[in-house]
Amino acid sequence: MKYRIWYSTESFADFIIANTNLKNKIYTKKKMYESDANNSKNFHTMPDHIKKILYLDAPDLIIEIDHEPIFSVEVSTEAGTGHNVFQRFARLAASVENNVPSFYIYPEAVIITRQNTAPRWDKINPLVFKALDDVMSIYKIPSLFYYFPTDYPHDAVTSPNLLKKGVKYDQNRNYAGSPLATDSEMQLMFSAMNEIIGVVENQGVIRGRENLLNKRLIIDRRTFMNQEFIVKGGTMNTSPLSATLKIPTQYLLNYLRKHENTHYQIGELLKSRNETIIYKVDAKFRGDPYPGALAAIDYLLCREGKSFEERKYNLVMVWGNLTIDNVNNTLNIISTKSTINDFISSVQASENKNILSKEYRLSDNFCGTVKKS
DNA sequence: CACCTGGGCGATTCATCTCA
DNA sequence: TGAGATGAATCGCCCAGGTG
Repeated sequence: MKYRIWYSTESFADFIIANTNLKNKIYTKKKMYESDANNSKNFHTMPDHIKKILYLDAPDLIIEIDHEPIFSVEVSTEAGTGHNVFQRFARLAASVENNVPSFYIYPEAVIITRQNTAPRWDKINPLVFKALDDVMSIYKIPSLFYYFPTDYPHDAVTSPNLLKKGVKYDQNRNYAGSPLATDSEMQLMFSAMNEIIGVVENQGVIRGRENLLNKRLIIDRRTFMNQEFIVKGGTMNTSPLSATLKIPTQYLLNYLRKHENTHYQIGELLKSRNETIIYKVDAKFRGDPYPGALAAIDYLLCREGKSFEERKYNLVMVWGNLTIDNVNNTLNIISTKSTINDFISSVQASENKNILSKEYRLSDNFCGTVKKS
């Protein structure tokens, strides 16, 4: 069996290989081209089954066996307060939505030093554990969380790794930026990765993946994650759910009505659900961290099936200051920071990245295609 | 005043342009 | 045609300020 390891950062790929059974396998490493937007020249060379995982966002690592992905890995050392821990959530979800198990490595807490205050730990928002569990419930595919090693709960001010914000990195220079391999969390993660490798080798990738949630090692991890949600005081009222509202869909339809005419009718799917979840942000229009939080809200509140059509509630994102008008049964949205035009201009700008819109012709010597000048 | 929320930016990378 | 300059998109991460 041949393994292929797609990476964004080669040192992290080497780190995972060296610490798992991958080191004993026949494998090749390849650089991952992450999107049409960031690398339009090379993205089309990515195999289709990898593109499917990249459709929302690119993970740090994808491992495949005979051209079939077996797991993906995402790693971050950011302070996971508020909605930050959900920034990478779309990547984990995109992987699982394609039946590919995903791993998330994230610190339990990171030391942040603010103006006029002593350094202190910014702790993870435990709601991420509930969101991952909901993803697992829907897809029956593991999406496992492991703590990036830190000094936590050591006192922040005297933390041995205070200069690194309390985060513990591997000492080996070849694995620069990777987590400390000897840490117990990382050891557990390597075991889970080895378990997946063993199962798919014995049962085949397709059947193997479906049986992974029944494996003791993975059941135990899922239990741990559920416990962390409770132990750390997780509720269904914290960020980003605190920025959501549930409204009668009729309010939304009344608001949108002014845009309906003979040429445009609001779709039946939107109308078919009685209630709508609104995620409201009053920020400048941009990516991070909102798309990840939006994906998490989908799983935490709306989804009841594998496709986005299978939602109990509509999921709508509002850019701007939203108020509910209970007199006229509609919405009021006022924004000074961003408007729908920001979205439209972003879409227009990406037209430049569309390789189909560019003119190509065969080069004179027929060695390939070149852009017409 | 501890905790939580959520709006923000700089560094990096890569494609494309410009000029010799 | 190639090298350096330029501009833009993305990634990775930041922590001020509000709240109870």
